[in-house]
Amino acid sequence: MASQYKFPIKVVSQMTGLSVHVIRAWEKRYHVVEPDRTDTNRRLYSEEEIEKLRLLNEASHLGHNIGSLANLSLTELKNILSREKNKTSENKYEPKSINQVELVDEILSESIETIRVYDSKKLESILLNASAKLTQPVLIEEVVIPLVYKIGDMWHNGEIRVANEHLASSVIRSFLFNLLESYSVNDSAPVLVSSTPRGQEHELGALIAGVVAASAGWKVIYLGSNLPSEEIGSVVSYLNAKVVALSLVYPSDDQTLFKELRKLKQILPVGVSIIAGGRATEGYLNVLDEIGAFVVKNTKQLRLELDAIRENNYN
Amino acid sequence: MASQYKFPIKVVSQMTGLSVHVIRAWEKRYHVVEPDRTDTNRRLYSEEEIEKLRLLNEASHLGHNIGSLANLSLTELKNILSREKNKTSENKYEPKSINQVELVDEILSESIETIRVYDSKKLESILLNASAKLTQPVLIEEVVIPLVYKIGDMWHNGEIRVANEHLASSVIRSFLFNLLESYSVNDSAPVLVSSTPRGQEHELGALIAGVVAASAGWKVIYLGSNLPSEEIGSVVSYLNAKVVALSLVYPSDDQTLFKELRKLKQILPVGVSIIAGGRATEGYLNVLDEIGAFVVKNTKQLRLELDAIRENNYN
DNA sequence: AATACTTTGTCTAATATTTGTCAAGCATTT
DNA sequence: AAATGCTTGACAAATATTAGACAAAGTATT
Repeated sequence: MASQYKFPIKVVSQMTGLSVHVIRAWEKRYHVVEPDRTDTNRRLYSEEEIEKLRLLNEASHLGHNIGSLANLSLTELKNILSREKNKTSENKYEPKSINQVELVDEILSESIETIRVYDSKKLESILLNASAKLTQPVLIEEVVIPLVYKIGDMWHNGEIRVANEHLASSVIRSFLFNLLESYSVNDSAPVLVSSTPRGQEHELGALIAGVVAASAGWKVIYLGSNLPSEEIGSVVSYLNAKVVALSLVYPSDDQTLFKELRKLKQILPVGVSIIAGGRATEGYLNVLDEIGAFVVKNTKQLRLELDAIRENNYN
Repeated sequence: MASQYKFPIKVVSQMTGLSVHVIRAWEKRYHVVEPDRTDTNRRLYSEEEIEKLRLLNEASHLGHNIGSLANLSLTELKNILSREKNKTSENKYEPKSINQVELVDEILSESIETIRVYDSKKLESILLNASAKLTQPVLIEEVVIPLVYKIGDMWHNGEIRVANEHLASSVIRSFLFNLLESYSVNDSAPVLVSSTPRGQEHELGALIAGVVAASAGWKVIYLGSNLPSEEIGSVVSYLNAKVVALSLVYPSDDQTLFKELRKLKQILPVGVSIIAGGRATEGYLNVLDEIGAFVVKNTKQLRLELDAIRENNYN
């Protein structure tokens, strides 16, 4: 039933994340795959070959050397990879090269220009392009978060209109959601519920937290914004989640949120951690402390907190 | 009853984003489509042929060789495209039914079950699969809209929780947004601004309108929900838009919306049409009539209205 | 610890194929 | 008369092909 359509090298490059040069080099040197050819000698890859290339890329990123992986079968490759995945992700902080700093600046200023002229498609492609060129921590911490802040500031200062902000938020939200859904999870992964408590409308923070958690190997349930505590509690119990991630952005002095947070603590099963982040956390430090929530200032802290919680849960 | 009207090449060019030269070249070289001709040898394209051209454009942008795509069927094309988006092939959903009516029923009930257990990935894959198997009007009118209504009803009746509804809305919103962005249009295509007026929080209707408009060859600017009239007006002027599409869902008796709509009419340049749709339009029929808005009850009416407006604008 | 060897990603040059674009000349529509 | 559409043929830009070169990083040997 599967159509026998085969894919050209450019598409394979995009699907696997390998450059066309590398794909050809691997073929020449190790015969990792031997794609069919058209009558005019163009390469045509089957889905199986693409899958193999994707796995090889993943494996080589994990430190294996290509030469020895080259003639393994698909299933052998999968076995090796699933073994590695269960290890807790070691976060290696990659120093940003000069080159990357420039790249990030360019991405940011280009994004702003694009938002000004309401070109959502271009903004999307800028972000997609960025996610291909940058590592995930850099993408989130140096591009997405600064962009969101910048848009918020410009909106406050009247440098852009509400309409610009709305359009940009839609695109970024969709981009982050797609990113979140693109992580594949292990069935044994611990569950994290990400949301915004009642009264908090800005959902991008919760999405960012979700993406970070997913990349750290958590199974993320994203519930959007403005969710009452009973709802969060219900989902946590139903799915036996270990962590609730809350994003607080605006307002930072909502009296009902105090109640809401206390109620959440009351409802949650013991042993479930609460992690809070976002611009407005400062306004609620007392309550957050009272309910034993971890307050994180950036995604690196979030990541560390998640790793720590996971460690504890396995002992 | 699908409109049997066939389109001349220039309109097809706008709707697909392909230049007329390319359309003719593809026909000559690869016989991608063989449109009917008038008595005087002018090309006339059917909706299906336009859809094929649109998909071919998308695929070729992704790096596929147009030559090798040429003689694939519509469904094969959709499969190839959805495969590239559906990178993780893990919990890929495969429907059992072949019959279309059964298929739609199955999709709906499967979706509801999936929402109940908070499996957003599976819901996404169900929707992606549906978009590959169904034509766009059927997908929207028979799957997406009924699903949204059903979720709303179940929420009101207490059959599902707010959390279920939130999760489902996030997924559907993202799905529709991606669908919307997948349409590419010619620069000469007329512009439509889609949004929800101030006080209206539900954005799915505006997204659906956007998707329908995009498929009818409009360049769609999607601005999300809850947007003041001045903002809408500003964007319309800036981009020289021809139509504003508004979705009204809840509440249906908001006094401030009356003012808001009148203000919108005042601000908009003459010649700009307003089209309104959604559950709550009934509550505002008087004002909508007063400001000369077209009220549409379903996506088919929306499409007809858009075609009519486009026709008029060319005279 | 210095040296040489191996592995591997990146790049170039020369060639071939694919594909978008355009012009010329004529026909039809408005 | 102006705009739109048709066909044919030509051209150039983009993309793919090969072989080979090179440098950075890792490994082994002395």
